[in-house]
Order: sequence, then structure tokens, then C-alpha cells
Amino acid sequence: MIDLKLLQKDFESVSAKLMRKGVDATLIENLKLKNGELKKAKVNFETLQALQNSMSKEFGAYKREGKDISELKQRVDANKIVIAEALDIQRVAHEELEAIAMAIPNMPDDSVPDGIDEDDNIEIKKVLTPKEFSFTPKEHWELAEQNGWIDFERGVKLATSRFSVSFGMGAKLERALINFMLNFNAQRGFEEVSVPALVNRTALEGTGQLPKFEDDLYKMEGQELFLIPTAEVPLTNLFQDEILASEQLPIKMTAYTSCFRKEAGAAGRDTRGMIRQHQFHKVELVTIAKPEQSEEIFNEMVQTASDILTALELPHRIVNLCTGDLGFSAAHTTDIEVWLPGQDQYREISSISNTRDFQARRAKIRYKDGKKNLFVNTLNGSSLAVGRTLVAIMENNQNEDGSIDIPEVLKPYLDMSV
RNA sequence: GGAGAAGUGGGUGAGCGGCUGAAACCACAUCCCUGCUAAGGAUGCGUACGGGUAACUGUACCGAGAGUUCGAAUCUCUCCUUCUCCA
Repeated sequence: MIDLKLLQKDFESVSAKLMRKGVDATLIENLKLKNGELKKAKVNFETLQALQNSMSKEFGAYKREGKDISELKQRVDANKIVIAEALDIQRVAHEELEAIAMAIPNMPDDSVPDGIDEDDNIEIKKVLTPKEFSFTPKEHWELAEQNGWIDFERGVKLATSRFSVSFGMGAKLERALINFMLNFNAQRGFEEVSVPALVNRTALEGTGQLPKFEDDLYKMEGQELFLIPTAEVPLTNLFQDEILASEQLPIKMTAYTSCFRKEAGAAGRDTRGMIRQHQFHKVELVTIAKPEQSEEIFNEMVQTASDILTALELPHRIVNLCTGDLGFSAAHTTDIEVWLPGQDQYREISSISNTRDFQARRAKIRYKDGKKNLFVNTLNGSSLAVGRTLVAIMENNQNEDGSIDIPEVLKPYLDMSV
């Protein structure tokens, strides 16, 4: 949620920032208007309520003293009707404001470059050089099938398209990657957490998936429960509606979960292989931090994800997302893209965002700074998407005969004898 | 699955439908006293959103929501959670 006070106080700059992210100018204008309306309605209601309260107090005194209450009761009853109307006006104003405000994305930082889509993202640096192949490298689905690691047809049989099944070394590699990543993150100070895969509406509103993106979520029938699209949701919402002690911060967490996405609107994209699945494994990083800590931790998170790829000897590049490619909740985002020789391009494998106080406002996560309660900053990032890492290993480590070399760092995690 | 009990501020725990935003104790903060391994005293101490330069002040919140009432932590209903007992 954007800061409505700031919007009121500094309308020009807030709306300019939101417009960079493509928010309609009239919508912002409307938000300001509604906010003013609500304020007025609130003052009006509270004034009436104060009158009612004081009359009610009098009422008690009258009774104790045995005075006649009929005249007072008349006034009180009359005021009651007026209050009901005022309350109604306030309620409507609040609902209208909420509906608009909850659907408005975060303001991008000034450092975020302008742009329309991923083509306008800015490459910051490349890490490791892709190796030259003496043959034409294959795409991962071909390698996966040839090695018997992944079965796409049987995934469809069990569920529907965009599901797959891993077998043997494919399955073991996934498990090894998860363990490797969790341990790696733990060494960088991120505490491992195990969280529910189902969350309620409040949690999803807190992190920004709802109300706007319900179409992309799997919802339980007859219940207000959703499968998580990312561990960011449960991890961040762990502290929903809490006021944390200053010394507790930063809280650095990592979690492995399955993630579930309907991929509405991605029809036709990456239909082959395991790049874009409805269910996928991901190891996530989430940090709850003080505002002054958040940029330093952001860089740590990017570095951690990048270092995992380096440890796996996977060439990748780090990219600063432009306004057009920025997610709903993010103030700024850095993507890590891994080199896929089979596809002959870099593909996203991690996305790290600082949402600043956007999610904290929605989820009401604050900390005590001396006397005052301030909103925390929340950060999230993949470290890493497991399936895509496996894809990268297959494509980068393939030999001409289709066999695949296992990265050294994973060998301790794999019992190679079975 | 059935039957009971309970959910109050950081913690423990009182609360008669109006004098309760809420006793008391602990914890915490500041100050005073005193020097000895501690104790005593004073004051302060919830959150959100408003109004005011400020002192201060208004509204709401006692698991959540709805209701009864001029007025509800206190009565009624629904839901959630926890505990105990039974199957």
C-alpha cells in the first residue's frame, strides 16, 4: 500500500512516480479525492459520536440522581439516527478508498530505469563466461528425456499440462540442489524456516498478490485458502500485525517450498520443458529490516544468489529491471539470469526485490524505534528456482553424447553409488 | 466426532451494563534514596486514525464479526483458537 499521507502531502511527486509505473493519472487523482472524502466523513462521524457518548454519560448521572430523562432520551434517539447515516457514509468512503488503494502498485525508486518490458532492463554485470561447445548444445527437455531424468507426458497424465515428474538422478539432483541452496543461505545468515503451503486471503493481501492477481492463484474449493505462489507470502506474513523490537532486526530467513501458479496470461510461452510449470520448487530468501538496513541486505541477497550459481559453475548475468518489468510490490528489483546454451540466451533464475514499506503497510509489520512505531522494509528473492537451476546444469554441463556432468559442489549431496 | 471451560494491555491476572482504556502485581523507563552484591520510594509506561505550535484532546480497539441498549470488556448469536473430559 502506498503512503496516503505522503500522497496527500506531496501529490505531485507521488503521482509522477506512480505514472512511471503506468498507473493511470485519473486513478491517482481519484485516490486523493477519496482519501479527502474519507477524512471528512470520519471527522463528521467522530464529532457526532462524541456528542452521543457525552449524552450517554449524562444519562447515567440523571438516573442516579433520579432526574427526568425523557427529554434527554429524545435528543439521544434523534442523534442516533444521524450517526447511523454518518457511519454509513464513512463506511462507503472507506471501502471505495480501500478498493482503489489496494490495487495500486508500489512506487518505483528513482534509480529504476524507465522502460516498457524486459528488453529495457539494464545489464549490470556478467559472471563467468559461457563455454564454447564443439557441437550444437541441446535444449534441456531433450537431455532430460534422453537421460530419463524428467518425464513430461506422465506429468500431464497425473495432472495437466505444465506438470512434470522427475526420476532417478533427476529427482535426486533436485533434492541435492534444495539442500545445497538452503545450507548455502544458512551460511550467509539466513535462518531456515518451514512454512505452510496454504495461506489465507489476508496473507496474500499483505504481500500484494491479492486483490489484483487472484486469477493466477490456485484456490481451495469452499475455503478462503490458496496455494502459495512463492514462499515470500508465508515468510513475510509471519510478522503480520506485529510490532517488532528494534534489536530483532534484521530478520533473515530462507525457506524451501513448492510454488503454485496458474500462469494465467502465459499461454503459449515456454510450453515445452520445465521453465514454466504450474508447480515448481523454489528456495526463497526473505528479510525483514529497518529502512536504513534494507539496501545493504538487498545487495547481500543478490550476492548470495549469484554466489550459488558461481559455486555451481553456471554463467549468469545480473540485470536491473526497468519500470515496465517491475512487479506490483517492488520498489526496485534485480534479476539474475542464467545462461542456457541450448536456448542460446540468458533466462531468469532469480528475482530479488526491495518492497521498502509497501508490504509492511499492507501487512502492518512495524518495529519500535525508541518511542515511535515505524514500518519495516521487506525484501524477497529467489535463491534459487530449483527447476531452472536443474535446466541450467543440464544445458551447461552436457557432453556431445548427451551425458551430463554433475557439479562438484553437489556431489557430497548425492550418493553416487546408488 | 460428542460434552464442558476459557480467550482482557509486554507477562500474570481483577473486572457490578454507566464512576473502566481498563485494578493489582511483575517486567520496562526515568528520577530520588542508599553504597554493597540487593532493597526501598516517586513518576511514567498499549495501538490505530483524527484535531491542535504545544499543553492537550476526539474516536475506535478487552480473540474476530454481528446484535440488544441512550450506554457493553460485562448481555445475546455466529465464527476462530486454546485447554479438559468422553468416544
